[in-house]
Amino acid sequence: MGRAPCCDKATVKKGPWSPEEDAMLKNYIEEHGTGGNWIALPHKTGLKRCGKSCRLRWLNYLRPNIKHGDFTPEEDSIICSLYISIGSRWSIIAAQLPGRTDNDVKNYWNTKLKKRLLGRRKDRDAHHGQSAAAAATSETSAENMNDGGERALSASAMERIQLCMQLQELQNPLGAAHHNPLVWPGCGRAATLSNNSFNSNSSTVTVAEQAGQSSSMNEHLMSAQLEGGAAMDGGLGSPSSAENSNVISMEAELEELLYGEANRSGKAGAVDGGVQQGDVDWWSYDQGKSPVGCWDFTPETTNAVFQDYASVYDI
DNA sequence: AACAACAGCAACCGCTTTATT
DNA sequence: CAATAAAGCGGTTGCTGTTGT
Repeated sequence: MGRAPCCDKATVKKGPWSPEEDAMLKNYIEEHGTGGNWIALPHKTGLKRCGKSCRLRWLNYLRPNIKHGDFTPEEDSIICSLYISIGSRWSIIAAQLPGRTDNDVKNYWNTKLKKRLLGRRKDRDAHHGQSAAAAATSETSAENMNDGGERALSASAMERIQLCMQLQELQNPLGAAHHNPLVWPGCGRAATLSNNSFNSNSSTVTVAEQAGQSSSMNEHLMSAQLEGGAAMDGGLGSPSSAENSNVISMEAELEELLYGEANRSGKAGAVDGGVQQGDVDWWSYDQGKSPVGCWDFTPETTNAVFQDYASVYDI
């Protein structure tokens, strides 16, 4: 059965909003609220707009305390880290950034951050043959998955893999990305892949609930990290200091990718300083809780985890 | 100065999820 | 429990301003 359109497209106005329309919508909502029914709102306000359009305009532009542009290094870091950890769940990412909308974050990522990160990789590959070769190997392995006729990785998943491999390269040119828990959300369950317990639907609910219930930003971020495939299993014990430093150093690498080598020492201001460790150490370890269940991920399980990854991200 | 290419952003589209009947 | 409606969300499009040639 088809679904009835939300509005009469023939009579509904489309395109950019005029200041008059903005004022009508803003005044009405400030006076009466949304009434819990966006579809009916255009009739109440006299706007010749689709209810969805009204909702979007309000949420992304007219709502009080909306911030536009001028993303801070701290916000950059949070966006990148969360993207790597949980993918393109813009509403969740935006929820960690007061005043930012999912649309804003999404646009910012697509137009700036992604290019800044992946662009640097290309630059570096162009200058460092070895690194480029390593990158090519990494990418080829992913492409081979496609050629294998199984399932193609989504662009989002590929970007995340690329970014994590990029970080991995910086950290350990000879190392393998399969040791990176951020790349493989399911690696915490690598030993029980057959169960494939990491379900994207349920996990969405989980993180949404956690984000809604957590009282602090750190908790929100930690929840996101947990959702991203970290240790839900519990009882995994505290990480070693080496593991801890490994993850922490990745923060530094991310900063380097974002702001360049010259600012790497200044990164201390961005993460160690501007955003305190306690603010963003959700992708590090938190008070003895291990968000990463398996750092001992072996190459033998790469393919299985690839499939796990694919299933997680609905590829 | 004119044009093309590019970047940034607002808005739309359509699918999924949630709530209601 | 099923059907339906509405809200939420992410991907994509298209317009506008900027930069390069």
